[in-house]
Amino acid sequence: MGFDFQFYLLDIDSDTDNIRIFGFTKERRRVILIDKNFHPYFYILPNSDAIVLAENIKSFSTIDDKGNNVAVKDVQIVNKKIRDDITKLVKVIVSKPGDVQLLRREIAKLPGVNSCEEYDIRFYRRYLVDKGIVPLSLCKARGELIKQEADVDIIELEYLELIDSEPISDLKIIAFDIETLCAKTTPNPKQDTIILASVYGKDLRKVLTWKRFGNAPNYVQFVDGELELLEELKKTILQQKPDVIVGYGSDNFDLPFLVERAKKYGVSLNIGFDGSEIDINHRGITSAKIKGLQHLDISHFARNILDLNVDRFKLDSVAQEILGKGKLFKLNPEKINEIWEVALNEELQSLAEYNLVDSQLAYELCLKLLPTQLQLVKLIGLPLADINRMSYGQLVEWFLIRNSKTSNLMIPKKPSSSEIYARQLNTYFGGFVLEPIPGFYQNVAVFDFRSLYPSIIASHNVSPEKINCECCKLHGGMDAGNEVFFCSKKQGFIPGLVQDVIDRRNRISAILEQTSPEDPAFQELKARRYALKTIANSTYGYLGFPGSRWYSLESAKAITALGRKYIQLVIKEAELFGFKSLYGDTDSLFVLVGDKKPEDIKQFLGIINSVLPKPMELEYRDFYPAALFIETKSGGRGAKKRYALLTKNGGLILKGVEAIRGDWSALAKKAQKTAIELILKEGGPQGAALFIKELIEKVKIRKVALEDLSISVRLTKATSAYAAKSPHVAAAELAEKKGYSVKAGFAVSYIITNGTGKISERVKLSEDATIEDYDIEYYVEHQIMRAVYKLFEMFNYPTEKLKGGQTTLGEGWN
DNA sequence: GGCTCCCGGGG
DNA sequence: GTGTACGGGAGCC
Repeated sequence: MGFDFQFYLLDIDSDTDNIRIFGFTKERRRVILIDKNFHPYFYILPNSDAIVLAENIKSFSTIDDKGNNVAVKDVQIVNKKIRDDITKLVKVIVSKPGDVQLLRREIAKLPGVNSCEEYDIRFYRRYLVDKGIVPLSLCKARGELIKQEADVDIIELEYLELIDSEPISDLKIIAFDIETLCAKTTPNPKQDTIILASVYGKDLRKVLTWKRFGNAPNYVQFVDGELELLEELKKTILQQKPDVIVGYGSDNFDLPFLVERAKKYGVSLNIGFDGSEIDINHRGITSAKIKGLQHLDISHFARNILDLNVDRFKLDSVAQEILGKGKLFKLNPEKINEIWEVALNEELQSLAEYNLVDSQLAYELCLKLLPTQLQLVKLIGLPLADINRMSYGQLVEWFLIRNSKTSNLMIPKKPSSSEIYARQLNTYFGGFVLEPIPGFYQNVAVFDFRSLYPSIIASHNVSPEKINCECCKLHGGMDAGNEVFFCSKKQGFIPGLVQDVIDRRNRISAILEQTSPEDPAFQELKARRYALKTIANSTYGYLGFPGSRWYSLESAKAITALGRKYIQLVIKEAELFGFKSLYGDTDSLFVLVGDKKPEDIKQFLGIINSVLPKPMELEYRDFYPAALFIETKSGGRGAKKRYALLTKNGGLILKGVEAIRGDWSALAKKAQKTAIELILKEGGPQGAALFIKELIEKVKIRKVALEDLSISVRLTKATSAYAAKSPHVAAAELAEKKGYSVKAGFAVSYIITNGTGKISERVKLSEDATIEDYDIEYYVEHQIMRAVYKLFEMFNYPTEKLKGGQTTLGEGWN
């Protein structure tokens, strides 16, 4: 007879036979729970009598490639919903997770078998779904203590139940980072050495290093060599007993590197709960697991889920974007070697600090992102480390899998690679775009649909199993065009879930409106809303994603078709109401306000929303005093997704304008941005023209900052691999001659110098250039003018005048 | 144009 | 191991 206890599940896996749960009690005692009563299974869809087939399968056994007998453990007849039909299935229960693939392949050959189902669900995930357990949420359990160790109780589980679905947020987190020496190429653990390692936590700052230097800060701990560094790092982690270990790029770099170096010295990095080694998984996505706790490589979540305005997902830029601060300083890999060799006190000191700050950034990123990740854990029910590495599609997929249990729905299989390939050939239309007439406009209102695609899914019952149902054939379902309709009698699986997510999100929004940002609940509520939004907004994409289990081309097509229908309806109604439509894209419409009053706008929304099916809703997004729609490069037409807006409080919104990105000099970017801003604020080109004229004057008399002239480009390959010698390649060759290790990814910064001949023959590295070097004509013509001429052409302003006014055109312009 | 190959992050 | 990422950009023909 066991004892009752409560605990939080942190990690879960299976050994060859059983599920193992790693967690901690309310008193923070670590526990390992072994569940011997949960067996792997899959389903057989019969094409004849299920009872006869079940009897047949029950006695089935085969021999594996090691000569062992592998038998079916038990069978059951169960009813499950396949698409929309209750179907009799044979549930085949087997002894070990490893038996599933062999038995399903062999049983598939038996007569009377139509297909095998649900054999492609990882065992520990199956367990969580079937038991309804949510990681990090309080569970009650009963079990028998089978072994008590200093750090952990090992319990054989008899009973398990979730009692609170709110994940615990009080987790012990430590971040870590290593620095290594490296020869010319990327660091290689076979030859390169770890010289520093840092850990950072709530009350923890430590840098381990094996070259002594004076005036070391108190967080520095000297060790005798790399071996001792590894041992000390291991000791620190074991002492700290973290729930979460976080790094940046640690799946691919830090942990594999540590493991490889430890192997060289014969050191065992057995820091798992159960004394197991770090497990570097090279199948699929490389991930490093530390058994019993959660290793997070926060770069995955930054890349996959967060919508960040960065061009590369480096720790520095991601931290800058999320935390508003970056690395301590920019450090070339070559410099690390140099610092280590020369070994000046001051430089070693700053290297140690650099190393600590990297850990600190990973730690703070984790703290900042954890509330959202925990809400996704709650919603989807998979371990934190899994959620951290998932893409949108996987989040939706597992949200659906978790919820298929309550609907007794059979989980569709993952498509085969040939199926994925076939699906990829299908293309379909996306959102509707109303092209803008290029030009300057004043008093612009923007309407947009609140969650257009999720609200279409919910309102039109868009679900694969509800397409062209028998029950609505005569009396009409929800028409989606293309001879497709969706059932109007019974809510589908996906619309039901999406409607629920929308409702919950709306409720949280309402609460948030009443909550002050200083309220401790505020961030928590925002995280909840963000998690719900992420799932809702990804569902449309998931239905059209070729790798999806619930792939439905017809559903995806219907969603965009309905989206086009509704935005076009809004455009038509807006015109009827007396608005002039300027620009629309998928779910938004820009209109001229004209003589319309706020109450007219309200009335218009009322008219539209009274005809929209719930939960579809058009909202008044914002008002802009001025807007500029920019011409396409070829001219004549308004470019899609390229415009500038002036906000009520004088702010500037730039969308798709080329100078805000790409390989332009800061000079050109500033010129374009300021010109746009002046045009928007003044309603005409005069001020902007004056500004550009003055800027060009400054360029001509060399009164500009050298760094504004630098053009930075990142190499995509070695210089020798480029066929054409473009300026950045020429610049990279100069860097190579200076002894830089120039390879793919190298960022080269150069200016264009005086002289004649090709541009590529006139490059100079920014670091070698002086203010006398740059070519005035190039920076005026190819940087400033190229960035701004379209803006002036829109007003028929003679662009020649900007450069000194040697023109007779454009009388009246000054 | 397609099709294939390679890369990301890390030092 | 209830398996074999993924999406985009550049190079190649």
